Amino acid sequence: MTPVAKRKMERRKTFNDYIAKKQLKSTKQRDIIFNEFFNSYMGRHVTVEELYEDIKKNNPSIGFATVYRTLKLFKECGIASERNFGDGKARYEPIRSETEHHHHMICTECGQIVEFANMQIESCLLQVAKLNEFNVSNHKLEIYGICSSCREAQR
Amino acid sequence: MTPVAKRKMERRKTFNDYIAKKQLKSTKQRDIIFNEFFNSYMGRHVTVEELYEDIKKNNPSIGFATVYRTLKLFKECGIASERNFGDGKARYEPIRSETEHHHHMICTECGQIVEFANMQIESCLLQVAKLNEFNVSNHKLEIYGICSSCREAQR
DNA sequence: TACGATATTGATATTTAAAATCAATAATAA
DNA sequence: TTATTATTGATTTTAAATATCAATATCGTA
Repeated sequence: MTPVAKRKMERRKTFNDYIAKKQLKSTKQRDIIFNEFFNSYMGRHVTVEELYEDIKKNNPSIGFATVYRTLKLFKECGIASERNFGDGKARYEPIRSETEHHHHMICTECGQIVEFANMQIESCLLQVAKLNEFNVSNHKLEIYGICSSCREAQR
Repeated sequence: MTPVAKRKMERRKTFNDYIAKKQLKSTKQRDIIFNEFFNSYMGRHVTVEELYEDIKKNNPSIGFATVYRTLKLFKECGIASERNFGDGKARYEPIRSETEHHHHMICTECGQIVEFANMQIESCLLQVAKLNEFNVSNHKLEIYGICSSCREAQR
């Protein structure tokens, strides 16, 4: 089994386990949203509105509130993360691996988002937390600036 | 002159220069808000609402919109920064020094905010940006977790 | 399989922070 | 002092997040 396929199964299991633990129910809608989100939005950062519009194409009867609530569920059980890049809209992103924590570099001109990971930053960060006796549950790093193509365009 | 007093003057100058450059006007209200914000909220993270309520005590005639707009002005001219810790409310914080970039560690239990600065993280970060040909204008790092006293309390 | 308890759904309403509007007023330059 | 232009404060508008609720779907159990 490829690592991607394995991860896919794990994600599904995490979700199913969470549903069982919290005594929730599995529904057609949750499956549809799960599949669309994790098949089409790997490595992307989608707003509730965008995902809703996308899903509506093939499933016109699905409501906005359901998409909204399901994305929150994904976040709660740890298979998606919520991001906020300062435009007032929450964005959701599938978590690809449990270990690799990545961050974002956002071009304030064109909105392009570049992801990056950096082991050194991660370890500095944990060290800082340890010093302050914090138990880290999450962290986010965002760099805002102008990308090279926007710099070109400005000239 | 103490470094703090010096910084105070610089901040005022930056603000005055910005007003001149943009052909804005200096007003009583802006002065009141400036003084309250930079005298009472050093090292803190205040919401518009909080600052408004505070200022109203001595200046009942000042409007919310003015406080809101003035904090945006401070941000625009680079003497304050806007933060968002995920509770849906923007917070403003006086910038203490132009060089020292600090970050935040937020306890998700009690809301306590610990500030920290780390040179190593800063330099890693610039390196990453350089690699991707990004011109950095700003960056933020937030660590979410549980502080030691909340951990104690849980037991 | 049918039943009953309980969670979910989708439409809609409510809440909230951010931003826009605008007439009255204040600041500035000539 | 006057004319011009920006600001103020009250209010409204916008838009995202969240809450509400009747109808419906899920699921364990008989």
